[in-house]
Amino acid sequence: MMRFLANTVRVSVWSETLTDPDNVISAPPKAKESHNRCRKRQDSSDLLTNFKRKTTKLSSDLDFEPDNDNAKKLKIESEPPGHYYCAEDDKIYEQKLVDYFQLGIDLSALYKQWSSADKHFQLISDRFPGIRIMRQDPTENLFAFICSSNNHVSRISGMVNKLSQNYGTKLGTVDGTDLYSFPTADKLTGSKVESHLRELGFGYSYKSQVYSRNSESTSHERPEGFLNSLRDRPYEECITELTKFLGVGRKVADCVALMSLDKSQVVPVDTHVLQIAIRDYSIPGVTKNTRSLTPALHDKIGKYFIDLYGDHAGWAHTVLFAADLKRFSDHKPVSKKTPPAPKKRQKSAKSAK
DNA sequence: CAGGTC
DNA sequence: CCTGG
Repeated sequence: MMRFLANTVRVSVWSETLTDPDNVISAPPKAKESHNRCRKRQDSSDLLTNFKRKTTKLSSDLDFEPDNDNAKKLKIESEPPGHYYCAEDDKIYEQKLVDYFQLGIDLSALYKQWSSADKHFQLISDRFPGIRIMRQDPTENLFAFICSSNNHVSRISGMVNKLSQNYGTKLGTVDGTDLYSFPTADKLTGSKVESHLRELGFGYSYKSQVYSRNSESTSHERPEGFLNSLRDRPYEECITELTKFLGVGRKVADCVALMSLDKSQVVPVDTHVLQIAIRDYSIPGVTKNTRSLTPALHDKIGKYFIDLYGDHAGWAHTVLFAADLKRFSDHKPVSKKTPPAPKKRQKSAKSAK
């Protein structure tokens, strides 16, 4: 959940927002071209400013009237060739942000609902407001989550970045950092990929293979846009299809279903969630002595939270999850302006596995 | 050994 | 079973 936030907000919003077939944006003009900025291009710092402006504006609007229908209908399409984001595109731009951050979902109403259903949620919710599931690209999310098993956040981020830098498309440069899109599956096909990934530190006999094999099967054995089409299919079918990929089990499939396939009720159960369940909830059969997370237990815990929270249970679960991360252990209510924490470097919480 | 998938 | 800390 949280683990891809920094990277995905930057990269996904960008890649969805602009197309740069001629790499125009990667060479930002130093001189301000105040004229003509909408015709052909806009330099990347302008884009970033716009992005920040929009994001700020949108996030201050979090309590606006929900408009679920509208948000559902929004489509993410790439800009037509030769077309670049400009001021006149504000509406389109905003729609994409609304879609990506799912601003059609009235989060504060959900928080109220979850709070009245669950005392423990009520206790922590004040300190963790505004946590929402982003609507991430299914392919990117799936491949990124495959990295997540047996891994901690910093390494996962590293792998995702390497994938993007080596096989993605350059989107622009911000503050001296080059940004790349996450590669589409077809970019990762070919005989050299596996050994190259090995060199990049993706692990030896297994994981590199997983990548190249999955890329092959995604781009050759499945219809175009297959993963995206799962958004319109029921949950069970999503899980069936996702677990056909190498290295994808129930947990990764659940995460992709929740964060990319609009299955907002799904509660991905990992040991972390198990610990939360043991410590803060009383579920029959889930105690301190619980050893392994059997499929049956998996179901039981997932269903417990769905019963508790309703059709956006997965969203609520993310709040619990975030509240439990060590890196937020010093988190204070946002209402009271607490001075910045004395922490030096964020030692990536290894919890998210 | 802890976390995941096979 | 496989993987990295």
